[in-house]
Amino acid sequence: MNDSPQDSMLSDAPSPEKQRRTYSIGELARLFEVTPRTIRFYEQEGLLEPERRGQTRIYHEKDRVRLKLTLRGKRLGFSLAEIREVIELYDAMPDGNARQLQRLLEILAEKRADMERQLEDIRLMQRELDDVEARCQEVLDNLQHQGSAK
Amino acid sequence: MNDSPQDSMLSDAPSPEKQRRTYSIGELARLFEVTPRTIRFYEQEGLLEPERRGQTRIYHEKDRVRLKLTLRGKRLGFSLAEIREVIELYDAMPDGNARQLQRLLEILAEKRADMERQLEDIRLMQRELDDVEARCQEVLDNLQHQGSAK
DNA sequence: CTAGCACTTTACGTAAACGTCAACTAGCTC
DNA sequence: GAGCTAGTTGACGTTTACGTAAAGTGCTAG
Repeated sequence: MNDSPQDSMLSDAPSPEKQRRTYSIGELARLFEVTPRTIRFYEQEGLLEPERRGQTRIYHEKDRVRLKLTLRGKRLGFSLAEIREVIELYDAMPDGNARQLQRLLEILAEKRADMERQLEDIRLMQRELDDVEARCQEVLDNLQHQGSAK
Repeated sequence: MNDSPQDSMLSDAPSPEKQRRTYSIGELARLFEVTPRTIRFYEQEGLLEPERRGQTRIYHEKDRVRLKLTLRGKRLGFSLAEIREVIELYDAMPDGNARQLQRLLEILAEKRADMERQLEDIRLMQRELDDVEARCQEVLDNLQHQGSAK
């Protein structure tokens, strides 16, 4: 149940003529198993900036990657606001002044620390699960013995 | 910034006279850096069942451990309802029938799968962070060179 | 031409997880 | 016994992340 479309990096690859594929809002929604409503909401929150052909939105690879990162960030417990901050700073990178870049590095360090904490939490939680499962099996085994002994 | 008080397992240790320490709601709140309101809310949601001395709540080790697990679960993105379900089933374990135990094992397997997915997400996110940081440093270095070359 | 579908905006609704405030009570302590 | 501190209940407010319903636009097939 991971993200289906795989590739990485917020940036556009340097290859001259990449897949110039575009997506409608419905396609994108199906791809990531979210509703169109969700995608529009993310745009409203500044996480996506799709092209407009007249009235309708047109999504490119960049938008798809952003959406993927957004959803992953969400699964990791980041708020949309946090995710937006990173994306905004990243977008401002090429002409970003040193102060902004420094800020971005700070945020990245924070996120990194979050990840470490989560890893530790997961390890601890896995141990709890091991323990509970062991006790559970134990009780089940006892029930088995009783059933067959009687 | 992990949980301060360390020990594990939902169960009471078999040692006859453990630390019979109790906590007021305020103490517990400070220990875990949450508000009393939060603790009362968790009780209302069936996650804690402190003793009552007249009007006031008295928390034992069991409650502290539950609170710790609850907070850890939260950090991992579980809802209070999910956490409660596990706790309830766990509490019903000793006299639990086989069906309930089976159900608990199922839930544990689910949680385990969640953990695996999260680990994968974290690995991917860490790679993204590595990449963004690298690009960031690159740009910073270029700024340095320009500054010194000019 | 119109029916149907995908898309659009606007606006109000909702669930989870608390925060905040008001109005108590109970135990010190000076 | 007045004041302080910590605890209590109850009720309403708030934020986040969407869901849902209403009313309209635009294209395509029959």
